[in-house]
This record gives sequence, structure tokens and C-alpha cells, in this order.
Amino acid sequence: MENLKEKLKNFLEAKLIEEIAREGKFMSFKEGDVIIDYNKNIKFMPLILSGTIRVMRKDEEDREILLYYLSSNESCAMAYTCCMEARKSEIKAIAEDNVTLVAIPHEKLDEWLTKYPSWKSYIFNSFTQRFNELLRSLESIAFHKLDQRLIKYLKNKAKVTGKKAIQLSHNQIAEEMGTSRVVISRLLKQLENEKKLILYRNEIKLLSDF
Amino acid sequence: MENLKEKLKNFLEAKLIEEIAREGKFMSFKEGDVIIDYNKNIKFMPLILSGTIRVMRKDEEDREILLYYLSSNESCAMAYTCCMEARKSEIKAIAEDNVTLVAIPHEKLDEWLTKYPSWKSYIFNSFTQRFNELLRSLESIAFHKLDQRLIKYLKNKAKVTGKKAIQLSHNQIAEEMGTSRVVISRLLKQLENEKKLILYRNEIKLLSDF
DNA sequence: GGAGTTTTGTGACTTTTGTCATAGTATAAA
DNA sequence: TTTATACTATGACAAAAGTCACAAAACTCC
Repeated sequence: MENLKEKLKNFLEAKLIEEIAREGKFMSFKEGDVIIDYNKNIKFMPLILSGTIRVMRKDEEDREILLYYLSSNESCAMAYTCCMEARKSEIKAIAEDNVTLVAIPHEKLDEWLTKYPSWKSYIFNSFTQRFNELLRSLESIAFHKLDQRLIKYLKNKAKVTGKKAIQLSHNQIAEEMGTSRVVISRLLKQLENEKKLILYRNEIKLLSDF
Repeated sequence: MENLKEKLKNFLEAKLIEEIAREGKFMSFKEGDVIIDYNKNIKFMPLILSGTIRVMRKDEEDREILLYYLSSNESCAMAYTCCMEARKSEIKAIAEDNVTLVAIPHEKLDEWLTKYPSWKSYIFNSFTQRFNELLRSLESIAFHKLDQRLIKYLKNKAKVTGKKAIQLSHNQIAEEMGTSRVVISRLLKQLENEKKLILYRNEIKLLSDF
């Protein structure tokens, strides 16, 4: 609870933080837990206190695509709109590591928007951030070659998890990047030869000159 | 003015429409006019009454990317956030054909958000729509081959302009799709051979079985 | 009508990415 | 320990997309 105040006081007004503490539901998840799944009703918007969440989406042909990561103090724009319109979830949110969050009930979302200016800017900032991340993904896919994208992907993963050792199989990476395992293995091996990383089973260790 | 009421009365409350008429600035643009340019201060948010706007964005290496089209009754989420934070424009908006719009001054954006529930939902819907369009672009680039994307691009262009004859050079198309002219020429020629369209100089006529 | 510009068409070639087949290696399960 | 399973490596080949070079056609402007 004190933790909550500490975390949020820089950008939300005190009264709002109290309300969040009163109305929100504190939840915690372990690595790999599914926080929001496809086609479920979303009855709350998550406000992340610690840890990282991966947000995915499925297209018409059931291919999954990585939308973005959410870390501390961030929130999910997609969840927001889903909540507001009481729609079924079009996204899936998975805990990348141990996650704690406050679940804000959907009735409050709207109410606070008119009541607290800081909430309003928080929500809009959140939208803008997601928007920009999507744009960066778009640019990345549109203009960069796979090897560059892979490097970006790994860098981002390291940043988001805060670890130099990435615990993923080549296959998982390939799926998130929308390509095949063989291709990723090849590129990774190349990067290993360039002394930028070392490959293990289910683990990639990024070296200093990555 | 009557036109305005007619257009908006289905999703905005009457009092708000009056305010829009009072506070907004009516503007019109001709095909090709630049409505918003990079690095300019955005002092208003456009609410489109008729015509179509193309919204572009530049990345770090100065490559332009097509974000989306805006048509009647739609509005630009990017402009909104720019306005709210009095930021310089990161986007460019160009009139695809003759356009009329109401320019909403930025002070009002925020005020109306708390004052009119219909404005709030309008803005959020607008965000969600843009969001979804971006996602569709992302999926398209990530999973579809260029020929499929080109077909989608042409279909969308035809829909947006309401014309079966698309007035663009191969080069313009290539730039919007982030590839080279030669590639587009080749694909277009292929589609012509399949009797799906006819090529002219600066014009592509879509045939019935496109 | 001729000079210059823009647009389009096409063959030849390269690079990038995807796919298939197949083998080896680590890990878990029985 | 053996067996099954998941993960990784790699050669060979195919397909997609990008690049280069050059020519022809269409249009613009004197």
C-alpha cells in the first residue's frame, strides 16, 4: 500500500491514489501466468506496479503478434477501450516475470476521467505511448531486415527483463517475430560468430559488445 | 452549418454540436493541400466533414510511412495528443481530395471531455479505430506478401476515394508501401495480365473482378 | 516539332527470407 | 539406462523482393 503511493505520487494526485487503493484490487502473477485471455470479458484495467507484461494479439488467421511490453506504472490502452465498451478481449496478456498490479474496476475508469485531471492525462499518455510503440514496430518491420529486427528484439527483451541472459527458445522468438525457427537459428548463430552473444539451450547470453 | 448538425447529430449531443459550430473554425482544402505538416505547432484538432485525408509519418531515417486515411466524421488521434501536450507535429496530413473540416481549438478539447459524455466516447472511439487500423497494417506487413498487400492497398484506395480509377504513379505507390518502383511496376503488370486492372500513365483502372 | 522530363516496361542478377530434410544434442520421463 | 521429446545446427534448394541498367513511351514546355 505504501509502495503504491510511492510509485504513483509523481504523476497522480493524492486523492486519486487513495481511491485507487480503496477501489482497486491488488493482484499478483507468476512468470508465464495468463493475466488476460482472448474472448474473455475484461472487467478491469491493469495498472502495473512491478514486473513486466507481454501483450499479444491474434489476427483473423490466428497468427499471434506481439503488441508491446508493459512495465511498472504503465497501463494497457487496449484493455481500457475494451473495458469501456464492455467488449470481449481481443488481446492476451502474459506475465513475463513476477507481476504485481492494481486492477481498476471499469466503472471507475470513466468516473475518474472527469473527476481527476491527472487520471485523464495518465490515460491519454498511456494511449500515446502504445501508439508510438506500435508505430516503431511498424517501421521496424517495414524497413529493417530480419537481422536488424532480431537485434532490436533481443535488446528490447534484455531491457524489459533487466537481464543479459534471455530465456527463450529459438522457436518462441521466431513466433513472436512472425518467422520460422530455422531462420532465427541461422541469424543467432551468425551473431554468435560475431561474438555478440553466446547460445545455450533455451538461453541466449548477450555479450558486452552486443 | 446545417450540414454540420446533420452529420454529427447521430453521435454527438445537440449542445455540443452548437458549441462546435460556435468555437470551431470551418476550413476547406483542395486535393493535395498540406493540412498539417511536420514540426509545426498543432493548435487544433480536425474533425472531418467531407473528403478524405491521408496521414503520414516520418521515421528517424526520414522514410515516410502511411498511417491511415481519415474520412467523414473521423478525427485524428495523433493530432489530439499533439494538441493536448502542445507538441510539434510528428505527422503530416494531406488532402486526398477536396476536404471540409471543423478545426477544434485545443483549449476546448480538454474542456469538453469532462463536460460532454458523447465527446468523451467520440474521442475514445477515434483512438480505438486508429489503433485497430495500425494493427491491421502491422499484420498486413508482417504476414502478407507484397502482391497481397498491393491488392489491399488498391482496394482501400478505391474505397477511400470512391473511385475505380486510381490516379497515382507507380513510384508514389512504392513510396507509400515502402518498396521500390520496379517491384510495384512488375506486380501491377502481373495484375493487368490477370485482367484485374488496366494500366495507364498516372492512372490505374480497377476492373470488375478485382 | 524538338528537347527535356517523367513515367513505365523488362531482362539479368543479387540478396534476403522461407522451406525441407536430416542429424545431433540436451533434457525429461519411464 | 533407455526412450521419448524438445531444441539446435546446417546444407541444399526455392521463392520473394530488391537492385541495376537500359529502352521506350507519354507528357511538358518552349
